[in-house]
Amino acid sequence: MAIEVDDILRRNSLSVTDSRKKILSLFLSIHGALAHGDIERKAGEKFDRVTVYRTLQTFVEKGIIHTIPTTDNSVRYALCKDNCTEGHHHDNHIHFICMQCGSTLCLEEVLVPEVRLPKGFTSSEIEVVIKGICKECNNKKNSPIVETAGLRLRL
Amino acid sequence: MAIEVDDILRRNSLSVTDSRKKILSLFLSIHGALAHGDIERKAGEKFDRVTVYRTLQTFVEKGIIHTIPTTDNSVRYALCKDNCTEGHHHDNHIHFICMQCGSTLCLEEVLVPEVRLPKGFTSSEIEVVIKGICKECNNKKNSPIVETAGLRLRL
DNA sequence: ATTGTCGCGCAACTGAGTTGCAAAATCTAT
DNA sequence: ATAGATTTTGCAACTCAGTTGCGCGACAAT
Repeated sequence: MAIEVDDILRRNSLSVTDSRKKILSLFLSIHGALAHGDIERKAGEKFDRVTVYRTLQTFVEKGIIHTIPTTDNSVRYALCKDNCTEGHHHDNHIHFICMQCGSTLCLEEVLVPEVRLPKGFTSSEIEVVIKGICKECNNKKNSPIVETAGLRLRL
Repeated sequence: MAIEVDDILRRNSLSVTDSRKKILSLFLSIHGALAHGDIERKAGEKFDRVTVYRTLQTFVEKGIIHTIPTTDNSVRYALCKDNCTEGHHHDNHIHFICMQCGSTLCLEEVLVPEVRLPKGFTSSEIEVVIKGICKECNNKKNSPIVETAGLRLRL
């Protein structure tokens, strides 16, 4: 993993530093999106806030990660799947926010639908964010309820 | 107009105050969305920032206006078309942000498209934000350029 | 007139994000 | 491996959006 991280950084002509390695590997290890706060927390209090901000900014510029808009007005970041190897691409997938576990996911397999705009309008970018319950949370909900000695547990 | 404004406020069981009247009539007079800053400016420096925040919050709660998420992480508000008369409704229209004039519009006539989610996911809310060039800006761009005495003007 | 409710404005605060600058780390070429 | 150039980091200080607490004034009901 460490090698992979170094590689990605170098491919994007970025100096290989501790903070960049740490933050990038966080993204690689986590399935989903991260907010600035998450990163600060999970990075283990080791880096300055400013460093995290600047690192994220750099990654966005290089097309390593992309931002996801949310209704509650907080920015989250996620890895650009094909981008780590290539240059910029315009995202054409949708984003999903689970209202139960709070995680934000890129649904890479769901393409942004066609939208027919009124006459005169031209579009260059479409953002689709869906809120709901994710697969895992739905699974939990549907799992059988076990009753033991008065306790009701969900598996 | 003033009467209409009073009416809307009363229908939502809100006291009729200067700030509410002013802010609501701003929304009624403007075709598009407003950010908090816009309102403070256009209201004529007369109201306290806090009052504007609280008024917007109240309007959102009452379903008079709704929020629009933007990629640049700023919240904008727009009138709920049918909501002024009724209660809450779940928006099913898309939002458009013009990258030239910066205005945000509710495209009431464009319905949110169907999206097929992967197995296991359930959705409760879909947000679609499209960036591009709006009708008016496109019209301007296509209008003939007039050259007069060395000046190049777009009509 | 008295009480209660509601909205407003002020002041003070919080928290996210930014900027400037000096020190530290990284890279490059020898 | 090292010196010098370049980049990145961390600190401090700042800005700006948004929030909270509180007292005052307006209005309504009694």
